[in-house]
Amino acid sequence: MLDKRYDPKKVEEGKYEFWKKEGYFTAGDLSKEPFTMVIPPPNVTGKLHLGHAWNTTVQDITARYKKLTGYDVLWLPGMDHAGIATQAKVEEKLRKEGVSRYDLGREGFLAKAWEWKVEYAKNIHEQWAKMGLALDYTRERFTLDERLSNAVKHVFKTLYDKGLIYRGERIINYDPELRTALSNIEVVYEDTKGKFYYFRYPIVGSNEYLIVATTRPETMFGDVAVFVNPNDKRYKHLIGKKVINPANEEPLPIMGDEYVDIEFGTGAMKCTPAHDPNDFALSEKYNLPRIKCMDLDAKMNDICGPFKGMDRYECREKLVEKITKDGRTEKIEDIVHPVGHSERSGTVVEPYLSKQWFVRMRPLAEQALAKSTVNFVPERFNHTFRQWMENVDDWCISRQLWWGHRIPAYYNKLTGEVLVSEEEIKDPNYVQDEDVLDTWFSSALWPFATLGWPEKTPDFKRYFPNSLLVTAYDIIFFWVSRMIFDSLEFTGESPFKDCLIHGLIRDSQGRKMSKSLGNGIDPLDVIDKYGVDALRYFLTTGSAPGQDIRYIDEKVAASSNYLNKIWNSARYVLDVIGEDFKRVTIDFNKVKPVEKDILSKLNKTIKVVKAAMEKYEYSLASTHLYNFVYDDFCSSYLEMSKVTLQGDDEEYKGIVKTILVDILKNIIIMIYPFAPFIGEELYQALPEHKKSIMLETYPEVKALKLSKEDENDLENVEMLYKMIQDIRNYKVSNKLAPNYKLRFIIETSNKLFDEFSVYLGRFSFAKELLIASKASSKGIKYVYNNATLFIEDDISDEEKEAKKAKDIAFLEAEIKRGEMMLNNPNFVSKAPKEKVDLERKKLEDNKAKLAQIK
RNA sequence: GGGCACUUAGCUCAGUUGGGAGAGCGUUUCCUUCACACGGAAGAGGUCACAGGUUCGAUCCCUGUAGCGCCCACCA
Repeated sequence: MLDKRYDPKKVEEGKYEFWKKEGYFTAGDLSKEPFTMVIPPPNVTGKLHLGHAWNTTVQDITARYKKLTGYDVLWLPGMDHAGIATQAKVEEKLRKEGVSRYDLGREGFLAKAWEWKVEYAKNIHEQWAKMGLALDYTRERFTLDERLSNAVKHVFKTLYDKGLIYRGERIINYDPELRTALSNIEVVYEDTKGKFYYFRYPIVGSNEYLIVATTRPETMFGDVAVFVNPNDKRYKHLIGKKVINPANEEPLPIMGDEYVDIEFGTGAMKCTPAHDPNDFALSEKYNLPRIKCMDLDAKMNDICGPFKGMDRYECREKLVEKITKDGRTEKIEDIVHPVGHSERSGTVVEPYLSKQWFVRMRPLAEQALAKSTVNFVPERFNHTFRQWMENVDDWCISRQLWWGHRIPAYYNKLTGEVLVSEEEIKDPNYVQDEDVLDTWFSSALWPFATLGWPEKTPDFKRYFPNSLLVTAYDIIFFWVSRMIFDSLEFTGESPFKDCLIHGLIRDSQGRKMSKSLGNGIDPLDVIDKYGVDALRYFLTTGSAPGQDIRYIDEKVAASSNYLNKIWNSARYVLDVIGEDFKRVTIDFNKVKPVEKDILSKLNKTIKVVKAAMEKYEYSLASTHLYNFVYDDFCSSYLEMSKVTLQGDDEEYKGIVKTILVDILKNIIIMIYPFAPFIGEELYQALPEHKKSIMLETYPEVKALKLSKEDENDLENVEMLYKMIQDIRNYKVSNKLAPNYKLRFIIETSNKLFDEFSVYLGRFSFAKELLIASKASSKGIKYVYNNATLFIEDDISDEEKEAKKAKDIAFLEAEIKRGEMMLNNPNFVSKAPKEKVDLERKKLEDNKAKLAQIK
């Protein structure tokens, strides 16, 4: 006997260990078709949040569903070393201990980082277990594994040899706090309050000034020219002359280029090639020098005179003071403008001239655009992907960090010759590049490198390309697109068939969850409160694909209540069938109408649920199942079945019991991918079961051929339910207790009512229930298709008239609607025949009903 | 500047081949009857943002408008 209340903690106990121990998560059944997913590897930086919970639940539902529908499912787990993020965390920890990474040196620091990794990997494993994820741990990978490392080197070398990786001096985004270069997408632009400084640049050989505006005065030490638009009548004559840089009194040429926007600022722009990408482009065009005025820690360098050694912001302040004192400040405006911040450290990114490694994106992007067969779900994200690919810049992949894949490039100390090699070069004349690769360089190989590529391993041959990748939309640029172009370049195939995109999880007010707001929710707290199944159900239902969701505590509670409903319906069914349950054969054509009805509804439910599951429409699938569980099963059929079970038809009881168990089993299996713990628990409680629900097969849609009589029976069952509802409604609206005994008369020639009267008797608490082929009664009248119900009580004429008027009005409106449609020749000729027939029947029925009422 | 979503019951949201709109929570009335009071029964509550168009028929398709949000983009 099950407990009265579903207790998640008790239900969850031991199940994950059981599944794991039995090897149910391990792929390799060669008799089946493979279905592969790789987990988006979480960063080994900390705890998993609700976003991870959502992402992994979607995958777990898929894995469990696919397994039950006959696939050899491989869901490969792993984690990401997350170069910048992890290094920043480890450094922060060291800082608290009063140590810097430079104190430890590269080797020492890496040892600390690995310690960190081991600790956090343990956390992550525990959380995966809590979530119940069906991961194949025998194939777990880490992005910094040696195997992955070999793939990384191979890719680097190959791209280098093809000229698709190059080393060059360009303006990159520099994070002065973490002291590393960043790629373009690691820069987040935020509208930031700043100032627009207008300075007077004295024109050489004249008493006039040229007013130049800038937001970053500290970069003036790196200025090499002032540009104006040659079409600008105000300044045209100045081109070729010189101005004095108010920061350092150096002369600067005034040059003309149409790049300059006449309308913006003063129409005169300072040019700082070493600190601005656009200015860098101008320097290429006009062969201008590139002067750096900052060091790698964003402090002013040697050329800045008295400002040397100052932080960039301190310098800005002091320099403005100086220029103002010199009488060369025209004005200072407050402005709000987009400023790039480091995604990881939050620091303002400094565009900085630096020698870095880049991936030449154009050829890879074009190939990806031409050959990708990835099917995005929802489809619109394909557009997002393509658009980014069409506009992508070269990818800066070198990072001045230690935690990561070291760049396999070696420099000859004497000649400076560059050697890129997969094998370590031990020649003392060569030194390896100090930098490591962007984390995403290795994550991009995840779908195939985890399977053993570049070796042609059995796993690679069998499980690649992957079937599905599940991720949030914010990661399309970082990861999805890069997997696609690398996969096409190196395997010749798209990395996965489908790419399911979900949204982000927000707090109850729709705000992003963040540390600074303190509005983050720990999945473990939710699990503790409501159970993991309730959390999983909440995360994957009630939302549309690709949309964000809000975390709402009450909704998780509601999910838990739903699971409790299933639990209790199971409790009832198991109780009622008894210990000695014996299955009997069910012949659909021989069961009573209410059984026919529920079996037919179950079949329809399996059909729509399955169709939705196949399309990864988990929210829709759960809705269909929910409606079946609540309305069709619990509220309707379960109650009906009590009539038989409490009666004395022993033979038919056996049929009803078998049907109840079958329905229950189907419900359990369909809810199981969403709620695997309660699914397994209830499954184990069934009278007939395998060792685990994981060995079950998903319900099949039966080919029920409904005869005309069957259809008729189903229609009559609907009427029965409606009649019960009408009677209950009558009682409530007349303030009668539900068990108040009334007298009912049903006028009908419908033979089924001999059977239905039993049900009606039970649910209406009839004082007396008469079935007659012809009745005359003064009771209140409810008209159905081939029956009329009279409820007799001390019913006033007023009441009866009111009800009659209401019914007549309703029917007349319906008839009018039907007639309008059917009198429209276009409707009759153009609408589908079934629809027209349906409307005809409705109209006839309504007319008959109206005649009955009047 | 370009792109993408969203606007449906008081609140949070579903609604997939266009054919009288649903759920959860809240709310009203009633019910501790033998699965479940973390429950049950019966209700109330919606010109599906607005304006056009296509169609026999539009919450759904098309165009435009408004509001809100996200992503991308070098305006110093």
